[in-house]
Amino acid sequence: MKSGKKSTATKTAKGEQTKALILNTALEMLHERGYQNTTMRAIADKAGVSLGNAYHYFGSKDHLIQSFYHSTHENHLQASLPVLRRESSLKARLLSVMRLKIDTLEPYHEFAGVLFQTAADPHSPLNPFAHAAEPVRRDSIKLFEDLVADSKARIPDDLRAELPYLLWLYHMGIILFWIHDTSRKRARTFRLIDQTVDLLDKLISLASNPLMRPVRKKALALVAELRDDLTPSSSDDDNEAESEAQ
Amino acid sequence: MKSGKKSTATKTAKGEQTKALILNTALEMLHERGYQNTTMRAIADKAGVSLGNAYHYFGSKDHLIQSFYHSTHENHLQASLPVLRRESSLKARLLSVMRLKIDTLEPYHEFAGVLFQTAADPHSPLNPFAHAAEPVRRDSIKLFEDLVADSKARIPDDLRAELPYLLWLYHMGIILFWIHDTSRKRARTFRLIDQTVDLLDKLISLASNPLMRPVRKKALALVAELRDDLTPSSSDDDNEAESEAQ
DNA sequence: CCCAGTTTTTGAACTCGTTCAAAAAACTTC
DNA sequence: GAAGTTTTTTGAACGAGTTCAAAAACTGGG
Repeated sequence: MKSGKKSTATKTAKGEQTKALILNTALEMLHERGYQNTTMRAIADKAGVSLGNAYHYFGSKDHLIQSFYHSTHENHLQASLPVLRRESSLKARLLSVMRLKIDTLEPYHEFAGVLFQTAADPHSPLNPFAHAAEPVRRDSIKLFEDLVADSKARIPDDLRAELPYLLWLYHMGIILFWIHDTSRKRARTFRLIDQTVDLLDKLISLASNPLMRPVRKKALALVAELRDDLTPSSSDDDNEAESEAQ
Repeated sequence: MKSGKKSTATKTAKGEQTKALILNTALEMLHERGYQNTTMRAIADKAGVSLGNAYHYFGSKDHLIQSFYHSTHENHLQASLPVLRRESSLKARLLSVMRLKIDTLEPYHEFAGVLFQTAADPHSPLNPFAHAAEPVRRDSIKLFEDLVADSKARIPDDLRAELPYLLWLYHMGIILFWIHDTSRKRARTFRLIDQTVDLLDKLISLASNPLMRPVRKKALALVAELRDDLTPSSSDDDNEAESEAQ
């Protein structure tokens, strides 16, 4: 279930082509048959390459899945841009962006659970806190930076600086809820979004109150420290994934 | 990786004995060799039974692992009781209980990541929100109920009612951090506990302020709803784990 | 004590992720 | 265009979780 090597870079046009073929086949199968039935063998078969060849380009099934992150984020981003251009209040922006996120992920609800399952392992390249996912995570947080940046709202600088990260965490929490949500049309998730966005908006106002400054400072210092701990900025992960294996 | 059937009930004294033997062997090996190296085959070998026999009593490796929850919770509870008897302030109680939790889990840090990995899957019997884990979760929350109940602190009833659940969630978050914590002696986790407990204490005071009543009410109503959604109270889980398989 | 029914136990098989040595194809350099 | 090197591709194997039919052990009633 774990991986040793990362996706091998292609050195040839032919290689590039094969890699893309495998990737597309995989994404297609994931969408059509879910995670369990999308075996590496099935992907290789359908793509018309050998099993070993798939592993040549993608060091593990996890690596193959990682492209899913990128793909859905890209979709979400494209869907969000018009909203960010149109809306100006933080609350309206956040509400729309969150709803669009769920819309984007909906086709993959079936296997999202498994995705987040492997994502919870600190050694997994899919872990959103780990190095391997850094580019995607960075992109993902960037969206919330944009969301906060252009919004007209009186927010203290210290809070404004951490807010994108906090909102990103919040959005991860919503996704976690969504995974467990079996209600029709994810009504509960959307309701949760409505409620929490309203609450967050109120809380941000509250936290912006000068009287709250000491508590806010303390809380933000903690958040900043946590963020640094959880998301180290360089090198040595992913290559030594096997601390206890073998 | 997933399971179909649950642990089979034993019908005989002999069966009971065999089941216990397998379980103890498994726990021992988990402690000594970590998760990866504790294969079902290795357990069966060491216990002197056949592989199929192990599967007769434990429908899957996950089921076998579930006993881990119970075991460590029991240890944590025993370690916490004296503290709850001794300390009276909410802050001191929470601080001690959280530190003891980490102490209790420490021997299993190596494989805790994998544990929480499978736990994140909504279909996994290890998922702390799922039915299968209900007894253990209930016990676990009960500890926080005791923690809150006897503490001398002026807390509004509505908040007091939800606080145990909120603290349980908080404690899950700390564990998640701890899993990712690679600092020496988990210094960062302990530091995080110190800081967050302090912060929580302040926040509880703040939230208890009459001025906060409207926001508090709204937030607590949300929490109550979430709790009900995430932790349904009966029936139909665990038996239909394979929504997409085959 | 024997027999039918249950429960326990076995062992072989299957699937799937992963690895690896070696063959095939592509590319470089002279 | 031939020799050598690198990249791509293959196919067979291994390890681990899981399943299952059937053998073995056990049980209670006649």
